[in-house]
Order: sequence, then structure tokens, then C-alpha cells
Amino acid sequence: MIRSEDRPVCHRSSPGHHCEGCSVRPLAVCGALGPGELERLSRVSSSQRIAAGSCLIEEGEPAECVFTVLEGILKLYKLMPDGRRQVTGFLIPGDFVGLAFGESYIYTAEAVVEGAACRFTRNQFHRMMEEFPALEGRLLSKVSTELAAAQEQMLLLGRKTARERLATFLLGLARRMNRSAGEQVRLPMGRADIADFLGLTVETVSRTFTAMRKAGYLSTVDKHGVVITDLDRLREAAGD
Amino acid sequence: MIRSEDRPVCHRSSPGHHCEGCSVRPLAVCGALGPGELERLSRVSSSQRIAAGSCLIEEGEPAECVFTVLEGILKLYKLMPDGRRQVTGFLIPGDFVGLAFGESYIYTAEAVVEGAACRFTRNQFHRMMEEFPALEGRLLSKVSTELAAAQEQMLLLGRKTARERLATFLLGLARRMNRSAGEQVRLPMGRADIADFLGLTVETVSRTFTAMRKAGYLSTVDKHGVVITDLDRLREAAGD
DNA sequence: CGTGTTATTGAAGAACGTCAAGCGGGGTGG
DNA sequence: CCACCCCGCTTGACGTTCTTCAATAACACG
Repeated sequence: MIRSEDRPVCHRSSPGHHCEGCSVRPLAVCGALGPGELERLSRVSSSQRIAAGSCLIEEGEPAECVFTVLEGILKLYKLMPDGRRQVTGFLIPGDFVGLAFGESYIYTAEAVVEGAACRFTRNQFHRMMEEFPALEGRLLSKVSTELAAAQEQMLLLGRKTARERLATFLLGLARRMNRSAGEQVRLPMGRADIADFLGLTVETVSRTFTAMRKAGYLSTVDKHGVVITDLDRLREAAGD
Repeated sequence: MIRSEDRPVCHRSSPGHHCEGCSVRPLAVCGALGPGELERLSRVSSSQRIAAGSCLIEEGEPAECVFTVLEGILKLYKLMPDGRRQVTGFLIPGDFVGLAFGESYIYTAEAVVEGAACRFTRNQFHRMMEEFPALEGRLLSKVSTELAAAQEQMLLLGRKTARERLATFLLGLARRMNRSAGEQVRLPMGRADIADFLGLTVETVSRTFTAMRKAGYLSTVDKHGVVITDLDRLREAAGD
């Protein structure tokens, strides 16, 4: 398992850190590009490691860079002045971060576990888009998919019960990770992150896990491992 | 004021209805296109009126067409099997509808008041995008803006109180309609739509309106008219 | 092995939902 | 023209779900 550094509050990872060895990876993100395009791409990109708990970008800061996740898991969240937090999503390798069309970032991206990201300045990114028109289409498709997911999440947050929220979350995670019933689903994030993603408290998430275990929907391996034991009933519990 | 037809449940507006007189309008949507492009555009588009309460598209139906709103207001919503509803947004002229990158629509778009929309088949739309590359960029920008709004709404639905939700909603509406304090903000939608947008019940929305009136934040002209009387306190009530 | 952190569990409370009744405005029909 | 009705909004009383507060338990790490 990936080690995570102790880091009580999020802080910026060193912006100067590059990792030239990773510069070939963006192809995973940009998809079917020709070999010439790939070559150019690797010249403008620079990679950096992200320690668990550190922030790639922070809400409100000037939006200077765009990133793609190469490795690890990031959580995106928004904060209210009094500290209330809403996690808007979890990013996996291949996802983009920092695509704000405004002056500053509108959310924070923090690493859940250690990982790596590929960085572009906005200028680099825009030049890339001009140079590889295929990229814009892929990007549009990606953002549209995210918008659809966001709308699904709005239904969850606005209308579903705690049990339905957790069931929906677990089913979505299992599908995203290509796990079927009986196989273990890993939850890299803590209960607090799950709670803030589902619009609940840690206590409610914990209680709901327990209730589902008792009801026989699932069993927990450890804090970060879940096995769906009764897929049909979990689906039923998800509401739709 | 625009009359609304009595229509208890939504139904599809006649798909064959065209309105050739409107075919020049899409320029409002597609933005700064050259005159030659505009000409081509008007040849492929066809317009239709939408009666209040009728649905332009419905969740689950095969996604055959893409629309742009020319006039009126649409609400987008998702339904659960038991009837629970989440309104994910309100569309105003210039917005796109039906940009599903899948087989079928993932939400219903229903007219709040009578309006008009410009229709393209998916093929027409894709050909347009190939023909006018500028369109794809504008579309990306639009979808990104919507995604940002969706994330803001997730914060609202997941973490804000009823008062904060309504205050946020009203402030957003006033800003979108370019109204400042003292001016009237029109709410074309009913209380049920507001409730389903904010993840509340009509009763709670109604009570919160009353509480805000009593607290002096705002005054209501009629059911569909609101005047913000104390902007600072309303902002404070919005939470952030 | 101790300490800080995260997860679980319990009891009490608050916010919002549910149910039910009443109000009001616009449209319809007598 | 007026009465009636229908539908949407408001208001009240009561319930339920989730949160809050607090204590304990299980880890992870030094």
C-alpha cells in the first residue's frame, strides 16, 4: 500500500519540482495522438510528484497551470468560510485539473494518496490545443462526462437518503474500478472525505456502513476495503 | 406577462413543428461567426415553439437532437423511480440542451414559460462543429462554465442550510438577470421548481421566504416577484 | 509501547420533512 | 357579474432523519 505522509492541513507541493522521467505519460491523457504530436507534447510538459495531503491547486489562487493526473487519487473540494467542505469529486489518472476559464481556481485539489501529475502552463496548454485540434474534442467529451456526473451527484445530494447516498457511492466506485460483487473495492479516502462527498457527517457515514454490514449488503475488510456481498440489494438500496 | 397553458404533466411538443422565421437566431448562440458561416448555419437549423409545461427532451429517450434555447426559460431535471425530483438547472436563451455524449438523454428539459428553441440533429450538429471549429471552443467554454455552476450547486446541496440555499439562489438569479438591490427580480418558476432545485420541500421554501421577509432581507411583490431590500444581509445569509 | 489520529457507538437536539388545513387569485360557467 | 372551483402558496402541528456532542475503540506511527 502507498504510504501517506503526515500532513494535518493541506499545503502547496513545491512548484519547482520536476520529474523528467515521467514526461512521456501525458499520452495516456491526450489519447490517440500521432507520434509527431506525442513528441512535441513531451517537450512542453513537466511532471511532479504529489505527497498525500498536499494540494496541487488551491481555491482562490490565480489559475496559472493545468494538470493531468498521472498516478494516485486526488479529491476536489470547495470550502465555506466557516470550514464546511464539499468534496465535488475524486480524480483518477487521466483526469484534468485546473481547467478554470476564469482568473483563479474555483476549487482545491488535494492528493488523497501519493501520486504524480503532469503540469502545463495555461499558455502551453492553449498552444497545445491549437496545435492538436483533436485535443479540444477529447477535452469537450471529458468535461461533458464530468458535467453528467455532477448532475447525478446533485440528485444524490438534493434528494437521496444517507443509505441511498452511500450505496450509490459504493456502486459507482465498484463500477469505476471494474469490480464486480465479491471482489474487494478499495476506498483510498477516509470517512471524512466520503462524508464531505456525500453531504453527510462522518458519524452518519460510519453508522450507515454498520447498518449495511448488519443488513448483509456488504462486509468491510478493513477501513479501506469493502466487499459487496449482495449486489441486488445494494442496488435496491441505492434508489435508482 | 407570458401566458402559460394548463398542462399538469409534461408531454413532448410536436416534433414536426418548424418555424422558418426564427432560423436566423442561432447566431446569438454560436457567437462571433463570419457572415458566410452564419448563412450556412441558418440552412441547417430549424426552430420550434415550446409551450409552458411541455418537454423538449425527456430523460431516457434516445438522444437524437441538440437544441439551443432562443426564448423563454427551461428547467432541467432528473427523476427517481418514486417521483423524487432534482432540478439541476434553469436554461436561458443562448444555452444548449441535449449535449449527451451517450445514447440517450440523461435529464428532462421542460419549459417553465412559453419559449422557442432551435433544433439540430446530432449529425447536423457534428457537421457544424467540423465546419466551424470556433464552435467547439465556445462549446467547451460553455460546458466548463456549467460544470463550475454544478460544483457550486453541489456545495449548496451538500452543505448549506435552507436559508443559505434560498439566499444563494436569489443572489445568483439577481446577478444573472443583472438586477441590483431595490430592483425587482422575477422568478418565472413556481415554488415546487425552486424547492426541487434547492433540495428542499415547497413548505420549507415558503417558510424561508416568509422568514426572510420578516427579517427584512427582501419583500415579495407577488408570487413571482422579489425585491432585495438589504443586499448585505442577504449576502451574509448566503454563507459565502 | 505510548500517542495522535481516525473510526465507531451512544444519547440528545435541531433542522427539515410530512401531513393537514386554510388562504388567495385567476379562470370558468351559470 | 358573481359564485364557484381549482391550483399553488402559506401556515401550523408533529415526526423523522440526520447532526451534534461526547465517550470509547481501533489503528498507524514513532
